[in-house]
Parts: sequence; structure tokens; C-alpha cells
Amino acid sequence: MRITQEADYAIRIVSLLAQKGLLGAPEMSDNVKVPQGFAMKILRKLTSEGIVRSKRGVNGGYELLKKPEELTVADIIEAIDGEIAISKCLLSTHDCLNNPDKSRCRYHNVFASVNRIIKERLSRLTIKMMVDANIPTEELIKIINN
Amino acid sequence: MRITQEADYAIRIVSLLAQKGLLGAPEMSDNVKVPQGFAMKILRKLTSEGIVRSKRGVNGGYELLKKPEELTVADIIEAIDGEIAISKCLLSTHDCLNNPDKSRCRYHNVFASVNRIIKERLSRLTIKMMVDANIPTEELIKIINN
DNA sequence: TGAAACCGTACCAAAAAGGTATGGATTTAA
DNA sequence: TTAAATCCATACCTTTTTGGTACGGTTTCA
Repeated sequence: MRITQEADYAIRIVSLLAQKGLLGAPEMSDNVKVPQGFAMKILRKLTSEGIVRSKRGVNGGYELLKKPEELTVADIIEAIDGEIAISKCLLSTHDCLNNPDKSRCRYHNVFASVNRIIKERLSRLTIKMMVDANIPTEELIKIINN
Repeated sequence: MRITQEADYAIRIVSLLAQKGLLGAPEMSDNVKVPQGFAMKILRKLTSEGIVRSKRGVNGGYELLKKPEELTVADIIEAIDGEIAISKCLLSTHDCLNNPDKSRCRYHNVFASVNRIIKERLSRLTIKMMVDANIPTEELIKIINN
């Protein structure tokens, strides 16, 4: 039940971009404490997913393509780690564990339901909320639960 | 954002036990389609976590120690995969990514909030609900959301 | 024109996941 | 009383995933 380190970095990188605007990889690497080469690899994924835009050359860098209030933690996780799916049996590429044929296993729907809930909650957590740190916990939970 | 295959198997094994009562590893291995040695490894973890009890010898096997309506998917996941924590920074063993000192990173509380929600939802999904398959999706979601 | 950026692919090492093997120890039924 | 059916514990092994690095570009701008 963990996101990868890479996705974790990505969330922090995007949050930083939300605060600082155009920013180069060296500075981000420094601020987020991620090796620069790895930061660039992450940023390239974010670029190809349409989340950031890159600018080359001197004074280049990256900037967000979306407003922090319209960009969610779910978006970042999916951009980096792929589809959010608590069980393999939810992945389109995978047959349900119990059934070698094409039918779904008896737990498929239950897994799908919890998964949907988890995904929904992560989509209510915006980058703006990450950046506006210190929203009190109880309030944050209310917002995420809608 | 995935549970391990092992935890997935464990959920299926426990659900099977909830339906059939005392059952040996060979039958479970057969029903759940998990290699027997691996099934036994999982069952030993479940035993040491107090979720099942084992009985040795001829006609031995395993049985649940808790009522299916009091045993949750969260319990199984934690027994097998350990603490549910979406980010490393939530683990007690881990310093927050940004801070080499002991203080928490600026995103710690936000991660903790979503994590709490996810954990709560997984604790509302009981093994009884897994077994009573075919609760309609919308109803299931209501129950899980409380 | 050169320094400061980003790009893309390929590669690599460490960790985690998934599973097997081996040599027991118990229990029960014949 | 013994053989078969079970579970136990530890150690090991293989594959996949993760987390990076390296290298040889290309672009931009002062």
C-alpha cells in the first residue's frame, strides 16, 4: 500500500513548482533532496504526461501546465506509477487470480469498490492543498471526504 | 498503491476459511490457486498474528480465530505487508524525506490525513463482506464510507 | 560560441517479492 | 506402534521492481 519513492519525489517536485514557478532541475534537486539525474527522469515523465512543460537552454527549467487547484495527488501518482489499483486483479492487463478464463473472480467487485473510494479521495487532494500546508488535520479530512 | 500478491492471497485464504471452517493447506492451495508451500508460509504469518489457529496431524488444518464480521481486510493487509502507509515518511522507522533532523517534513500531515482515511475505509471492509459476495457495488460503497 | 539547460536511451546495482527446499515435530487412525 | 497426513522453521533462491547513473546528444541564450 505504498506509492513509490519516485512518485513521492514527484509530488514534492510538483508542489515546489506550484510555489516557485519556472525552476531548473538543479534547484529542485537541491530543495527536494533528490539526485539531479533522477529528478530529471521524473520531470521528463511529468512532461510527457502533460503535467509540466520544459524550457531548454540557459535560464530554462520546468513549469506547471495546470493550476495547483486543478492538479491532484492522484494525477501525479498515476503519471509516475501508473494506474492506481490495490490488487493486480483490477488491472486491465491481468486476469483475475482465481480464474484462468476471462471471467472475474468473486472478489473483483469488492476490490473495485474500495479502489474507487481510494482513488476518489486521492483526487480530492489537490496540489494547492499540499502547498497551503498547515490546513488543520480535521478540516483536511473533511475536505478530502467531501 | 498495490498490496502484495501475498496479501492478496491471504485475503482469499481467510475468506475461504470463513466459509469452510477448519481446512488444510492442500485444499486451500487448490482452491485459491496458490502454491502450497507459499500458502503455508502465509498461514504461519496469520497464525503468529493471531488471526488463525493451526491444528497439526491427520485431519489437521487451520481455522479462523475471529468472526468474519469482526475481521477486516485492513487486519489481513497489516498482518502480511505490515503497517499501511502510503508514503515512507509515515513509517515510524523513517525520517521524513526532506529533513535529516528529527522534525517532520512539510507534507507529513497531509500524507497522514489521506492515509488515515484509506486505513479507515479498509477497516470497514470485513471478511464477512468479502464472503457475502454480490452486495451491489453502490451499497458496498455506502457501507465502506459509513 | 560556449555555458547552462533539457533529452533519451541504455545500463546497472540493490532491494523486495514470490516461491522452493529441507529436515523436522505432531497427531491420529489403522 | 507405526505410517501417513499435517503443520513448523529456517534458509535459500530466482525474478521483478525500484532507484538510480552514464553518456552522447540538442537547444537556447548571453
